[in-house]
Amino acid sequence: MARTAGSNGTRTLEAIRKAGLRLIYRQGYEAMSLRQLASEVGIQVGSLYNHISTKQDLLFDLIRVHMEELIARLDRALEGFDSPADRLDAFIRFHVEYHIARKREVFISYSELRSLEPKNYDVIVELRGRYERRLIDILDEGVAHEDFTTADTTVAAFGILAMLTGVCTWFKPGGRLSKDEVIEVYSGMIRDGLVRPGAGFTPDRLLPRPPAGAVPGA
Amino acid sequence: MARTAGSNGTRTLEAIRKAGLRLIYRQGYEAMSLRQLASEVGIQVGSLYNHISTKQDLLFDLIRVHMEELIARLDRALEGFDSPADRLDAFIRFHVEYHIARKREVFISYSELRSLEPKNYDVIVELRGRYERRLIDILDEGVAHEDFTTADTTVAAFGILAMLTGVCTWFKPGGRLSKDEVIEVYSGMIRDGLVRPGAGFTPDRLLPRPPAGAVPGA
Amino acid sequence: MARTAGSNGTRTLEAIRKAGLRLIYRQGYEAMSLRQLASEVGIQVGSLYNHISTKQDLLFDLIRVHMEELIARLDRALEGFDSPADRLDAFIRFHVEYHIARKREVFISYSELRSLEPKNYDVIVELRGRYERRLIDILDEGVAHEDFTTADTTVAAFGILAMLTGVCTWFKPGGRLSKDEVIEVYSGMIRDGLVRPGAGFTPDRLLPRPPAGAVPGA
Amino acid sequence: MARTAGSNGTRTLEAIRKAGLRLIYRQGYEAMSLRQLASEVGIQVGSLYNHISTKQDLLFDLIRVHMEELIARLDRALEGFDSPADRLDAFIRFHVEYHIARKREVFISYSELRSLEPKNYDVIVELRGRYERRLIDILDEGVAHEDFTTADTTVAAFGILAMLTGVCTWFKPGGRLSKDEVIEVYSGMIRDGLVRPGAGFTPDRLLPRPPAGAVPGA
DNA sequence: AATGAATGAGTATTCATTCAT
DNA sequence: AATGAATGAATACTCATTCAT
Repeated sequence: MARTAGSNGTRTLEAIRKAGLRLIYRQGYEAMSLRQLASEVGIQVGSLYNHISTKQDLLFDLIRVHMEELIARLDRALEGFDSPADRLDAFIRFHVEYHIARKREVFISYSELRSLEPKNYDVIVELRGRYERRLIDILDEGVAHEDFTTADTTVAAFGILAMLTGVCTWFKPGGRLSKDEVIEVYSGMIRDGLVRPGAGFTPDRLLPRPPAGAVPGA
Repeated sequence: MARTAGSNGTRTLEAIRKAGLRLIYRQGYEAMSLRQLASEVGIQVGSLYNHISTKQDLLFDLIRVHMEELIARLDRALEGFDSPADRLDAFIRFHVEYHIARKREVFISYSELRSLEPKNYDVIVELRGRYERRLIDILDEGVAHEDFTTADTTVAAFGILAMLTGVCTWFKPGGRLSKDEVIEVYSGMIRDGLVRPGAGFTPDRLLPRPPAGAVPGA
Repeated sequence: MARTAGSNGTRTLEAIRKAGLRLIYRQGYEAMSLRQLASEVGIQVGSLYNHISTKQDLLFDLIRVHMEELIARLDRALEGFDSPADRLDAFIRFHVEYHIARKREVFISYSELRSLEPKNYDVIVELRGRYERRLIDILDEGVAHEDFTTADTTVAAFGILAMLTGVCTWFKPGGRLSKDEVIEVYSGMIRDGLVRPGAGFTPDRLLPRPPAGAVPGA
Repeated sequence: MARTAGSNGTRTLEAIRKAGLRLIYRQGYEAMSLRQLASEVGIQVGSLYNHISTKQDLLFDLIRVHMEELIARLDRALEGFDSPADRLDAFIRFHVEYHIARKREVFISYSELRSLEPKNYDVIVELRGRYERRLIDILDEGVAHEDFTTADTTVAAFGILAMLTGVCTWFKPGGRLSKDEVIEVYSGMIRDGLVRPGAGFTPDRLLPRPPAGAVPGA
């Protein structure tokens, strides 16, 4: 007899994915044991294998599904915004909101990359590249329209992504700043930088250099 | 009596730390076995314990020494710079250079925080806070002098740190961009943002919002 | 659902307990390795942990079950005997027979007390006290009835227990004396002592004392 | 230069023996590590081997020296007592006093017999037999003189030894009974038994038997 | 006589995975 | 779909002993 959706089996798998996500987030993939996972789900360790094929596959699945959804939802979030500036703003808002809402998926997608077997690693890195590409394209377009200015859109994109992604390591809902305020701070920085127009740096000044010995081996 | 400096013992410990750093960086703390470590060093597993007390202690020691040196060298790197703008620039340069030069120490200091036992974790987080404080202070000073403008210096500092630290995950010496060029791109972004003066965003516009359903649970 | 009684699991546990008892008796708890235990049982070392939780727990379980059975069976053995003299005799007979029949459990219950973790140690000592109490009560009753005479029933009880328990260290079935003969010798000694009535000691003589230096530090 | 007696070396060996005795008494031979021993003595583990040849040898030495001294002192303690009754009394007093004064040596001499290698084991068992022989001889003499009455002097001797030796497991100086009171209780029991003359047992009665099932396998 | 470093075999315990029931 | 038991390899760590210094 065919199982109806929401059958025990489907529900158990969902419970495994959920508990697995939580445990990997909290302890790391290597440090999570399947015994622990099974006990969180409330089944015996052998029963896990009715739902997953290996521990590695569970990790891969969690990350892959997350990456695919990330991309799909980004595309939806960018719909209807045409100018590079608006698209950048939409990207920033989406990225931050998504990374706050799904902080665990996001975190393990970064931190457990090295726990992926080479074949799986490659798949995820390709997906990540696709996501990054969306931002780089926005920046390239902006530079082409002379809306943005940067010496290197790829490096700039990496910088923006790192900055925004960092949010999910420290943001606490109900904390000092609301989500929207955080987005506002970051949007402002990315758009206009820190320096008040007219103040601060002279455009062509030499960059200050650290004294000898500050940086090891430098 | 005391062994001469550079005795076998000292050299062995150094070899253990070096190999440990490499292995933890490559595979993660949990995934590195002491068998592996010993074999890399060229001694028996039991001999490790003449030099370290536990695996956890090796990790803690690697991170702690790194954090202390990071702070000490930052202070040296900031010496002689007085204006907030110069100090920010010096910070950016130092941070990037140090994070490129010591990418492995840096990486494990972030990624293996969760592998630290609570007591050790607290020590490192306190040190990290001290380092972050240096940057927040610079931003606060800059805002006080009306050189910088941001709604929240702490959030801005976290953003800057995340952006700069990201460098060590992708920078390859001899790659498309030199270290100095990367620093230049990041300094530019942090100072002036991406948007060309006059172009782009209207100051008071409403931020664009993603369509319903783009962000899960939002 | 539940495995049938006598399933593989139950049988394996029994085999573990039996082999564990034999090995601890022969070599001591510390000297018995789980490798050895597993190999005696005919399973892999890891499989032990499907049946016991730790090595310590196996020891504790063996001793605790023994002590509980010892007490329960003593109570059955004393049933129907009312006079202190008969009860003492019944105690002696029971103790010797049980200690011969279960010499291994008895031995490890004494010799491995110090291998028990404090919490487990306390449990066993409490049980042991309950058993000793049975004998002290008999002696107290006997003294109250003026059947027995001793300056201290607790010390006398300890003396009797030590004497009887010693049997299991040297008694060999099929040896020079039968079990019943041993019981007869000990019953006689405990009842009437060694000295022939009329012979030997004068009641009020001074006890002889060892010459100075015989006992160290005395 | 020849070492004077009481040189550092001799003193260190004494410290090792003393600490070893204490540790083996407290934890057992198997459970005592040479690292622990060295640390108690205040030297490095390697240095132990300037004084002892192996861990086993330390144990053997502690037990052997104790046994030899036990016998020598017993002989001194029996000097001057001629009648079996006086010799028995002198034996009891000596044994109890010595076992209280040297409880640690006594204890490990029993409990660590099984940790001795066969060759060493044989030596100690031979010495023990020599000590036991002293008591058996006293009893035999007493029976020959018709001062004592027992069905088996060897079994009686084992019983007496077990009873007296038990003292060192529970006697605490300063406790409820003084050493002399304990000796008095035991001497009384061994001489005259528990039963008041005239009371209690009828000489020829059948011994009571436990109900079926009280003793396992009996 | 003492040290510090090494060895190699050992410890209890945990692991992911398999499989008959 | 779940269980309980098994496997075999791995884990961090400890051990008694050796030895050049």
